[in-house]
Amino acid sequence: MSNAATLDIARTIRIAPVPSVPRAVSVAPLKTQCSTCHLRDLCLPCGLSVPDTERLDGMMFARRKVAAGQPLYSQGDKFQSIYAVRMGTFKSSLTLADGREQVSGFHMAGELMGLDGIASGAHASSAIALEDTEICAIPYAHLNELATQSTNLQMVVARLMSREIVREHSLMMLLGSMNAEERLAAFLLNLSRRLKARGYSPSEFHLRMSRAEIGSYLGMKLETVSRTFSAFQQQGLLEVDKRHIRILDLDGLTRAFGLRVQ
Amino acid sequence: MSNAATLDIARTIRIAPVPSVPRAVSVAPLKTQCSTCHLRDLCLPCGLSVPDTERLDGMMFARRKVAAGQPLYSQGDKFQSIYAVRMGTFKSSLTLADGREQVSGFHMAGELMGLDGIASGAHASSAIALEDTEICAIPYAHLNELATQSTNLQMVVARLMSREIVREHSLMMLLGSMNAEERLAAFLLNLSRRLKARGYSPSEFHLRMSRAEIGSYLGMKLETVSRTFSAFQQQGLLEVDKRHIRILDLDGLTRAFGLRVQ
DNA sequence: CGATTCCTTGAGGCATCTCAAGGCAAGTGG
DNA sequence: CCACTTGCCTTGAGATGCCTCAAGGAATCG
Repeated sequence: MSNAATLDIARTIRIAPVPSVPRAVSVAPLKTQCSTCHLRDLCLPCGLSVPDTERLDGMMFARRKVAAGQPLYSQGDKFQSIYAVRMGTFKSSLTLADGREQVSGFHMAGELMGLDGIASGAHASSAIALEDTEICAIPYAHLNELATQSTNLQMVVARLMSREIVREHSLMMLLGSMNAEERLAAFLLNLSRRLKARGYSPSEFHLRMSRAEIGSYLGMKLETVSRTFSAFQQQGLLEVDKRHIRILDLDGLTRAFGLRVQ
Repeated sequence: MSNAATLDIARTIRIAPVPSVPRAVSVAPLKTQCSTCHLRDLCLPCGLSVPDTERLDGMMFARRKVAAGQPLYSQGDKFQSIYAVRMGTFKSSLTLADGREQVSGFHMAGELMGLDGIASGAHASSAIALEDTEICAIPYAHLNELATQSTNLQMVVARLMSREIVREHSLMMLLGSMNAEERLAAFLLNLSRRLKARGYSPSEFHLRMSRAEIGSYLGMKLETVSRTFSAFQQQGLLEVDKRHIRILDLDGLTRAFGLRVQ
């Protein structure tokens, strides 16, 4: 496939080959069926009919545990599967040749990872567990076969990829035109919403990522993240104790976020 | 479709409904076949077999002209087609409720636009012609039908979407961890590479976008873009005359870009 | 020819970064 | 159990890169 039409600047931005670390991944014998999974309304089968979901069951996705700090896949690894988070939190990140890291996302239960690998057949980013986690591996070739049988499945996958594009749009907006307070507010509100969707408290939660990781994601230094947390606390918007966050004033936070709520 | 699992923060970041401007789009009667298109190796059919490409011919994509400054589609418009640039250059951009704009990409011949609309059925960004342009409209529903008949076509579309994700990754890298000179150098090198792929000079070209648009794309103010151009010129890397650019020292520019070439 | 748009350049300000020091909690080894 | 290390976070002080504001030039257009 000629790459002439590529839209990306990935080949302009040289990406460092990340040394492959031995995987601390258990070879779990467990398999999972989508139709009985408690995440089915958040995950791949979301929007699929019952028969289509049952068709997915045929794949019996392999489950794997990934220990905190370990990579699920690394930048440059051969792309074979996409992954759904079953439990825990991941970060995905890119590394430049000179070692600069950019966290490009945080992923929680029901969310898919690895879609960036389809383009070139190699993962364009690394996925690293921020706590002890469990994932479903979804072999891409196999998924494609199934998709030939079901237009709906095809469309669901397309929609998920498109959603990833939209998600990155928002992050670009954030990185391109917001100040530190707006960025952190956007981050917290987004986290809150996703936790709520998973049945957790939207107003009180534990951050799985360090200040440095938040900073990288939001395009600011860890000290600035820390100062901004302190500022929010002084403004009475949050209670912060290390990684434990309590949102006290959601409206205020939304205002700090800087966008008129239409 | 429940949106609970959505990865994006688009719904945290409220997007301004852009007022729909009357389209200055000619209702061209022209139709185009992929198999005879001079862009076929850059565009959708890239990587497809001859029979698959001929299958695309069945769609007879409608061609349309879009005049400079006019939108091809606007944020919030109903999503029905994706678009391939046939001629000219587009920018795509997002607008926040408070009016801040973020340019999220520039698109030239053979590149696809509108993939972000698949997720929600509405375009998540606007596409605006930077000069007089011509596009192929690719009705998405129709494309999906064809894809059920051809696994290859399915995979090509998936690959194009994935590539868009990767492209945005790089932009995030850029916005998150590069300084002004690195950003502009990355931008110019990327442009150069894409022009070269289209048979144009990689070292001398005319920018279709304003300093403000470049600035928005790169997350900096137009004055900073201008100053950085001047700095590059003083360093002997470029010759700049308004929008006419000549790259004098590609290696130097690559170094300014800040990344060891592996 | 004036109006407009776009670009360049300067001067000063400020948000964020850099560098540095110290606190706290958890882990480790004696 | 304590001393020490380590990782992570907070806070301060000073530096700086980019932004803001402002003025003026060049090209385009009606």
